[in-house]
Amino acid sequence: MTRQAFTTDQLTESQRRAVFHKDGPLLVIAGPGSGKTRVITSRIAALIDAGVRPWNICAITFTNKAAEEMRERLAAGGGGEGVHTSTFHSLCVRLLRMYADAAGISNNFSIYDTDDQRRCVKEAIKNSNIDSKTFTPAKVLSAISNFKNDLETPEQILERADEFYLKTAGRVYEQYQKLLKKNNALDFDDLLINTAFLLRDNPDIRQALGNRYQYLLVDEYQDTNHAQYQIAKGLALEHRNICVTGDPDQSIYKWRGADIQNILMFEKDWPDAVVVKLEENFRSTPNILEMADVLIANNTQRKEKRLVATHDRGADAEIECYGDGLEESVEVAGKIQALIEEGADPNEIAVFYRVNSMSRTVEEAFVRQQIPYQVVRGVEFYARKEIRDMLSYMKVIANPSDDMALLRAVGTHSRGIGKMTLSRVQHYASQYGITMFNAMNQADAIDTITPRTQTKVKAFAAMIEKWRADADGPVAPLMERVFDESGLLDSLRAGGEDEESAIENIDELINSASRYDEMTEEPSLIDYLQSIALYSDTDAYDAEAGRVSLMTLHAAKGLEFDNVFIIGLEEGLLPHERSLVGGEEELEEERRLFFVGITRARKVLHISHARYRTMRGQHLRTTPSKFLYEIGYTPKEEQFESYTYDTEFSQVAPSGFGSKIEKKEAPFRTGELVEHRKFGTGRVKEFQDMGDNSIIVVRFQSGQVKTLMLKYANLTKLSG
DNA sequence: GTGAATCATCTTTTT
DNA sequence: GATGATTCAC
Repeated sequence: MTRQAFTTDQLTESQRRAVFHKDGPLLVIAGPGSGKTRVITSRIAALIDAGVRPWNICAITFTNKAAEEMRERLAAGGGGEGVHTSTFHSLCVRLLRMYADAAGISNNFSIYDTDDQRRCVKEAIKNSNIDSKTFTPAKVLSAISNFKNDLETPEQILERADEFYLKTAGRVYEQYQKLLKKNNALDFDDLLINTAFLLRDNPDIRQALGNRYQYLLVDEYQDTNHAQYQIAKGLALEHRNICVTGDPDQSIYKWRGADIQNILMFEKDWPDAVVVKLEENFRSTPNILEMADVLIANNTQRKEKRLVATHDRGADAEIECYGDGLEESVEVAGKIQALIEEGADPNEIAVFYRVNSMSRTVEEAFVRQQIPYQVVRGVEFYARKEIRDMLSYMKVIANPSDDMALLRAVGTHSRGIGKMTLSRVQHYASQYGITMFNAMNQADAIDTITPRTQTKVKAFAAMIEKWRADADGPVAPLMERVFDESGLLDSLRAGGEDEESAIENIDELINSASRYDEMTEEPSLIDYLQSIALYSDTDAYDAEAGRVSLMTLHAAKGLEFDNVFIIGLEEGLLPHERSLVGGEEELEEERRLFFVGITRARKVLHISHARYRTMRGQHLRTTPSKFLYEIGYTPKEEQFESYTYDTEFSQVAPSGFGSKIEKKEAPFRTGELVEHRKFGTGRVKEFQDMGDNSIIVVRFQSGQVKTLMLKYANLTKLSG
C-alpha cells in the first residue's frame, strides 16, 4: 500500500519540512518558482502515506484550473483520488446546496455575474429613489462588495452609518439584497458570505464539516478576503490542521477585497504555527530574479524575502521602446516569430499586458505574421450575446424566480411581447408579491394587457413550464430542444450571414454541455449552470495548445514560460491610471503585479513601452512607467526623435496622457465662471473634489443646473 | 410593439 | 469606441 508519489531526496531541506509537517497549523511563505505546487502535492501524498484518508483532505486553490491540475497530479502519483480540491467559490456552492435550509436559501439558486449584478444595482438604485448621478452603479456595487467581503449585512451598515454616503449605500445594499432574494439569486460575494454565516451560526454543521475536512490546505492565501478567511478558520477550528501557502509579494487582488493581513497575521491566529520559508527559486535565471528583487524592494509594506537563484546566469532582460502600440505589437510578433524559427516551443512563449483591451493589436500582428496564439480569456465566450441569450432560457428553467433571466429570455428575439407588456407584468407581479413567471402564467388576469398579448405571454410561460417538466438529467439534449423550440434558432437563421457565427457559438455551447454531461456523474441543469458561472479566464488556458499565450498579468499568476514579453510599461497603464489616485498602497499592488509578470519568465524576458498609445480611440503621448526606472532603465531621448509618429500625431494630443492627469488636478471654486462645449457659459454652484471622480454642479446661463463628472465635462475656466 | 437612429455613459484587474 | 438607454417613425 505504500507508494512513492514523490521522490523525497529531490526535496530541499525547507521543502521537506513543509511536506512532512504532520499535525497543527503550518504557514508556507513561498516565493515565486519555489516549487510550491510540488510541495503541496507532495504534502498531500505524504499525509495519505501517513494514514490520512483522502476524503478527509480538502485543498483550496485559486482557480478551478489549479484544482483540476492538482487532481490530475494526485491521480498520477496514485492514491490521491478522493481528495477534495476546489476553489473557495466552488466549495461554497457545494456547501450551500448541501445545507440550503440552514443557510436560508433555496438550492436551485442562480449565481449572478457582474452583468447581472449591475442590472440589479441599477434597479436597487431606482427603488431607493436616489440621485444616480453621484451614486453610479459601479461605485455602489463596489461599496456593496466591500461590505460583503467584510461580512457586514445591510442592517449593520445602516446601523453604523453616520454620514450621507454610507447611509445611502446601505439603503441601496438593502434593496439590492431584497432583489437578489426575490430572484433566488446569489452573487459571487454572497456565496462566501452565506457560507461564512452558515459556519458561524451552525456549530453542528461546522463541526461536521471540520470532521469531514480534517486537513485543510489553502493555496494563494495572500489573496484571500475576510470572508474566505473566516470560512477557512471555521473549517479548520475542529482539527487545527490548517496549512496555508502564499507569497505576500504576489498579492494582486486587494481591489477585490483580498486582505494581505490574513497571511501576515497567520502566526497571531495560530500561535503554534510552524513557519516554513521557501526562498530558493528553481525557475528563473539570476538575471531575471535580480530584476524582480530590485523592483519589489521599492515596496515598503512587506516582509523582506530574498529570491535565491539556483540556475546559471542567462541573458539579461531586454527593455525596448517603440514608437507606438502598433509598432510594439509588430516588433514583439517579429521577435516571437524569430524565436519559433529558432526552434522555440510556442507553448513556452507568453505575452502579458495590464488590460484586456491591449490584446487586440497584438492579435492583429499575430494574425498577419501567422503566429499561432491563444488569448487566455475563458469568460469571453460566455459573455457573448447569443450565449447569454441561450443560457437565460436555461436559467429560467432551473430557477423560475430569476426575473433577470426571464426578462432576457423574453427579449432574445421579437415575439410580440415588448417592453410595455413586460413592465405591466412586472408591476402586476410586485403588486401581488409573486414572481414574474407566475404573473405571466396568469396573464389573463392582468387587465392592463390586451387579450391578444395576454395569449402570447401565457404561451411563453407555458413553453417554459413544458421544458421544466423535462429538466432533470443531462443538459445538452434539453438545451438543443430549447434552442429549437424557443424560436431562437429560427430568428438567428433569419438573420442571415451575420448570425451564422451566433448559431455556431450556440452549437459549441451545446457541445460543451454534452461534454459536461459525459464527465459528470449526476448531471443536472442547476449544477451545470452553477459551475459555468464560476468559470474563469485562466480555466481556458491550454498549456499544450502549441500556441503562444496572450493574457493579462492577473491571469498569469501561477504560470511559467521560458519566454515572456510584458508590454505597455507606461504611466497610466502599469501602474494603471486608476491606481494612481489610491495612494501608495495601490501603487505597491501595481508593482507586485509587475513583479508577478517578471517572475513568470524562466529564461528570456522582454519588457517594452511605447511612446504613443491608442487608448479609447485616442492616440496619446505616453510617459515611461516609473517601474522601468526602478529596474534601472533610462529611456534614451534620441530614440524617440527618430519616429515619424511624433510629428504626425503631436497635434492630436500635444499634452499627452501624463499631462491629461495634471489638468484634472486644478480645482474649481464655487462662483467661478466656466464654459461648456454644449451648455455654454455657467457659474459653479458646487464642487466636490474627489480626485479623478470629482463632481461639479454648474448653473448655466440657460437657467438649467447640471451635475457633471469633471473628467467628462471638459470645462474651461473663464478668467475674470 | 418593433427597429433604426441618436444620445449618453464611461472602461482595470476577476471569482 | 462600444455599449446601453432613449427617442422616434412606422
